[in-house]
Order: sequence, then C-alpha cells, then structure tokens
Amino acid sequence: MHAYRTHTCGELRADTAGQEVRLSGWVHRKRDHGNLLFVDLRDNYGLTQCVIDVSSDLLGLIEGLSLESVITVTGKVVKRSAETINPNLPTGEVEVYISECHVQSRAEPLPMPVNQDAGYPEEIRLKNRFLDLRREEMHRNILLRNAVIQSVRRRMVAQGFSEFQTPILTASSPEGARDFLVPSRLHPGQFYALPQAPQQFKQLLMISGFDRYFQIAPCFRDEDARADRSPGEFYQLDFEMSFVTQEDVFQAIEPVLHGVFEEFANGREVSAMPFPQIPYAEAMLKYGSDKPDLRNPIEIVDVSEAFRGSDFKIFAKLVDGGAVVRGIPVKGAAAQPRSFFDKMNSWAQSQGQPGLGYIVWREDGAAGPIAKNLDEARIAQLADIAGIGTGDAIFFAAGKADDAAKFAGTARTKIGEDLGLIDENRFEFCWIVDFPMFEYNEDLKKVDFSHNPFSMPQGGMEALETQDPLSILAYQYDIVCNGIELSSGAIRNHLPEVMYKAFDIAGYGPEVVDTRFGGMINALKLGAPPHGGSAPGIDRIVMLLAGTTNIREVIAFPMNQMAQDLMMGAPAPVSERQLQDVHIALDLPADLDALD
RNA sequence: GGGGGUGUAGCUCAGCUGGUUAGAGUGCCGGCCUGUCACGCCGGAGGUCGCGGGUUCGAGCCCCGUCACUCCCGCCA
Repeated sequence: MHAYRTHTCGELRADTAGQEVRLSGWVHRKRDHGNLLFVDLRDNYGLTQCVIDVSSDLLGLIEGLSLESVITVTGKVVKRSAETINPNLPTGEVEVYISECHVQSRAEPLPMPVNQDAGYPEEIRLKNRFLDLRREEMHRNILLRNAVIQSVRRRMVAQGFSEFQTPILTASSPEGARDFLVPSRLHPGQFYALPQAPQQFKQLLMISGFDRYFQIAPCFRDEDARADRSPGEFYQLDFEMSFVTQEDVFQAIEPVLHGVFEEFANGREVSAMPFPQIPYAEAMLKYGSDKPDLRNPIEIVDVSEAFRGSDFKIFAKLVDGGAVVRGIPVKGAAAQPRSFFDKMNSWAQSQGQPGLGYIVWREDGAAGPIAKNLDEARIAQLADIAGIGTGDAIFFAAGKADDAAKFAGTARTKIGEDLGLIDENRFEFCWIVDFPMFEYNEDLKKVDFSHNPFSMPQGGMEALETQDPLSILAYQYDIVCNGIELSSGAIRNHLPEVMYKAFDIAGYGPEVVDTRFGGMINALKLGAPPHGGSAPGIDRIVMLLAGTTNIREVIAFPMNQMAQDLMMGAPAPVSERQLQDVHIALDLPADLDALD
C-alpha cells in the first residue's frame, strides 16, 4: 500500500465499500461524541468522513488532534446506513473506519478558521495566505484560474498562435506607467526595468516573421492599486498578428474570449458574437465611459438644446457658454420615494458636483425642481429625446462636454446599481473602437498621444498631414466586459515616416524617436509587416468568471493595496553588501513618514 | 498626494444619551456524551477597546493627532 494514499478524499463512492484504503489530508473538522468520533478529512479533491470509536486505541490520539493537522489514515470503506448518508457530500454515501493513523504534521491553533467562508480581514488573510488558500472559496478560484489559462492556451494554439517568452529584465520605456527598476551590478549606475508589457518584443517578433504570437505574459507597473487592479504585477493574454486589419484581430480573439466565457459561465449568459463595436465618441455620449457596462439599460442622451434659452437659467447659461447638458433617463423611477432623489442629490454633492437635478413624469404631469422652470414644449422635447413618458424620470448632468459625460456616466452606474437594474447573470461584451489618436494635454498645454504612440492613425500619413490632430482617430480598440476594461489593443504603426510624423505632432523630434525607441524604429526600417494585436487581462477575466469584484480573490499571492507582500515581507531592506554589489547608496528622506 | 469607511478576546461581531466589574458566538483548555456531518451539554482561560494626547467627576463612546487595512479620485502609453 502506498505510504500516503490509495485514494483522494474526493474519490470514494458506494462501489468502493469493503475496500481497505489509505487517505491523507488535513483535519477539516471533528465531531467528538466521546466514545465515537468523526473526522472530516480534506485534500485538494474533497472531503471524506472518517470514523473511530472507543474500541480502538487510536481514539485518544485522534481526539487530541488540532484542526488543520495533516494525517494519514488507513481503514475500511463502509457504506453508510440510509439515515446517515450525507447528500451534501459527493463522498457522503460512505465513510472510512480508521484502523491506522499517522500524524504527518501537527497544526498549532489557527490565526483564522479554514473550515468556514466568512469575511475575514484581508490583512490576516494575506499574512496567512496558505491558510486562506485552503478555504474552499479561494481554492476554487485559484483552480478556476488554472482551468481558464489552460483553456485560453488551447484555444490560442488552435487558432494558429505560437507561444513565446520575452525578457523580464529589459529596458525602461519612456512612455506609460512608472517602471520597476533593477540596478545593474556590471554596469554601475545603470538599470534594467521590468516590462510594463511585452509591447515592443511582440512587435519585434512580428518583424522577425513569426506571424502569430501569444504569451500569458507577466506585466509590471509601479502604479497605485484598485479593487480590479493588482499593484505591481498582473498577467495578460498578450497576442499579436501580422498582415491583419482591425477586423481580423477581432475575429481571431472573439472566439477565444467567447469560448472561454461560455466554458466557465456556469449558466450565465454570454454576449453573442460578433460583439458590438461602439465608437469611443458614442460610448462617451451614451454611457459616459469608455468602458460601459452594457448590462445597465440606461442610455444617456444629450439634452442641451432643450435647455438653450430656457427659463432654467443655470443650464441655459451653461449651454450658451458652450457647455452641454446630459440627461440620464430612468424608466419607472417615478415609483421611487422622494428620498431616492434626495439621496442621489447628496451623492452628487459628495462627488464634488453642485447637485443632481431631475424631472419626474407623474400621472399629473412633470414635477421636480427643474420642471417648474421649463415650459410644456421643452418638457415634451425632453421626453421625446429620452424616449420616456409617464412613470419615468430624467436626471441631469451639466458642464463641459468631457466632465458632463464622465459625471453622467458615474451617475448612470450609481443609479443602475442602486435600483438593481444590472443583471448579474450576464456577460456583456463590446469593443470600443475609434479612439482619438491625440488629445489636448491641459497641464502641458500641448497636443499629446491619447493612447499608444505605436498605434496607426486612421488615414495614415495623409491624415497626419491634413487633419486637425485632435480629429484624427486611431486603429486603437479596447475590449470591455460588464464595465471592466479587459484589454487595450491596436493596429500598429509599422511605417517609420508615419511614426516620425506622429511624434512630430506630439512635439517630439526625430532624435527623440531615435533615442527612445531606437531598437523599434530600426526594425521598422528593415522590412516590417503590417501587424496588430491586443492583450486581455487574465486576472480580470478570471475575476469576472469567479463572480468577484476584487482581483486579489483570484491571485494566489497578491500584494496589498500598499504594494506589500505581508506574508513574505516584501519590500524589505537589503544588506549593505547587496547594496554595494549594485552600486546603490541610500538617500532616505529625513522624515520617513514624508514618503506616505 | 487627496477624500470616504473600518479598527473592541485568536476569529466574527454587539456595546443605547458619556455612567457599576466591557459582552455574545466561534476557536482554545478541561469535563460529559456511540451516528454526527457548523454534533450537543457543562465549566474555564482569554481584552493596552489600534496608538498618543485632550475634554470630563467619569471616555470603548466626544474632540485633536497618528498608525494599519480597505474603497474611491489622482495615477494606470
């Protein structure tokens, strides 16, 4: 008999009854009846009830075992009598009568329980992550992550993609997020950077002629965390394709994402292919966001004209000054109590807005603070634009176009959530396309790249030479699911002269391109195929499928919000010797607290 | 860098308007229990109420500061 086990704890069924088996696992739970004792033994695969009674010498030993100790038991599988079957357990028809027991490892009292799913403080969970990961919920999430990654890999290979590895120690890139730096021992004063994404490498692989690249790629960005943004590092399904249009990229990745989501949807509905494509400008107008949650039925409308020259002077003046008014129509909102509208108003104020005006269409006509100042015709115009009627309401957001759109989007989400308009059992995908190539940087008072400087402008060189830069669109696209940005991608700019021109518009001369992106631009000069790709976030995909809103729930060993690993104790000081090796002298602020 | 929330036993939480010795569940320790499956019953130990200051006759509760965790804004090509 094997030293540790003949079966797993999830394996035994009625047809195994009568066999002598050996199981190893953790003491999940004990039910001690004095002269009769049940032990639920747990491993990766499940739970098996083991039994011992006073007729055995081992009873005392097992009674004394602490929870989460690791033991090996040997004994006979016995069919349970009908009234003692546990229908909640796959192994519930049988139990193991313990005849031998070896304690492999004793557990001290636990800092947190393993055998229940309650909301424990993240600090304790992260400090004792190995315990946390034993919990059913976390164990399931991490195994789901594995299954998703395997499925993705299988599907990508089936689509003709080849898997590559790219360097982890690479060069700092001048664009984008803050880099993590690694000092060089051999080159005093010089640094590697961890890749924010394998962006340039994957393009170089296309230029190398590999045609279809993918990688489950670790990405490192030294930026602050969010619930859906793990600090420090995360994984992308990074892919790139040669000789493709934007539409080809969509057609390659949609089946992969759709397939993976269908595979793990577990009854939840997944958008049919092809996923809707929404131009950036339309998304900002209708949803107030470039990552709209399409499960939310509310669609924002522009109602500026209904207020132009009206007696509602606040909005009328704003519109005359070039501002816009956006309406957020909410069907059936008239049924909400007055307190709902008051709460929305104070919520708006907490967001730094003056308030959140509204009109309610009641049986006896339009009501609310704004309605009093609008004539019948304008109120009818509003209802017409928004496509609403009696029983509905509209909230209003006014201001400069970008600000009003953004706030209207926040309000749309808030209302959708508060009124329970969002169907949790759906995955709604969309592409956001036609992002602007450039934007005006208010701080620097100059035109700047709005996304990736490597993206191809729509219209190519001609557009760059003839159009207002702020009107030029890029072959730049995001894929969004349920309001979560899963990936950003683009058809790349593979033409050096177009690259120089694009940088020129953003205020960077050719020497800047040559020094900052020398490797890349040289490669583009030696025969580069048209190419493009994208990089859906693996952690976010798993997060959506796991039904959690916190990305740390699907990462085995995440850092906390302050980018610390509480279990391993990172970051941490290093020895003087280590610092000398890499030629680093510390220059710490006199007041260390000033860092916070 | 800014704003919000939380912080009371190992863990989850209660603690009224500021008023006696800060409670419950769970876990831990001891006792009883032969069919439980979150077993049950009895008893016990366990507290710098995050920390520091202040107001008060009196602070877990009020005020100021600070620390930790978390959510959001900034940031994330």
